[in-house]
Amino acid sequence: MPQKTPRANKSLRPLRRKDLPIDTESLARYLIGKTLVRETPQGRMTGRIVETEAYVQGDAAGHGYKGETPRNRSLFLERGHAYVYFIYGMHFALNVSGGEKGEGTGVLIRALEPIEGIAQMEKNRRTKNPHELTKGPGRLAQALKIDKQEDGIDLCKKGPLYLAEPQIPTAEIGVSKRIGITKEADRPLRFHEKGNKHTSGPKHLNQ
DNA sequence: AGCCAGATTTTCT
DNA sequence: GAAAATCTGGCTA
Repeated sequence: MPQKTPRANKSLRPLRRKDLPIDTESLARYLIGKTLVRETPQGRMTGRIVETEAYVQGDAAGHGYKGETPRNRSLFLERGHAYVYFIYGMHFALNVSGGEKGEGTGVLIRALEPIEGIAQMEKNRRTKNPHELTKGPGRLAQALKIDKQEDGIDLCKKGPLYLAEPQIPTAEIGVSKRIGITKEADRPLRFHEKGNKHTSGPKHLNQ
């Protein structure tokens, strides 16, 4: 079951780019349960991805909808690269670029279940509440010390930030509307692991 | 547990 | 100049 304490330090093999679904919606679903690995000079932090949102082709809510700009250029890289943006004057959020190269679609990572390096996350977040560490895009970026420096990183190879194979099996995946946007918000493009305590958003969206 | 307002700055119009 | 893929604290119950 998802809430069982996952064993730390199993092999952390990066995901292969060819295994990432090209379709962005499929990618968002595929990423649930995968491991996000953050290497810093202070040590390693890892977490299971438990909540994602897809921003697909022709989607007015997508940052790449109106074409490439200096801000969103990493979203147009080949799939599996990091797109980090700054929002509301104080938060960073992490996306995985999706689709074909130049497409400008991607997947927002909305929540993690912390596994390794929890002490360091508590320090970065200045809280000890395990449920407030990585629940929500801004919080997880702060916990893992992710900012513009990580923008454009290849997440399919070992480095300061990458995606890796799951460490424990993934439970059933639920689908809901997206959170925090005004355009096309009702499209069912948000994915989450059912029953996981580390997902963000109101309860009725997590069933 | 749920609702609301305020914070704060980048980005593009 | 306005909007923005959010979080926090303070309120009500």
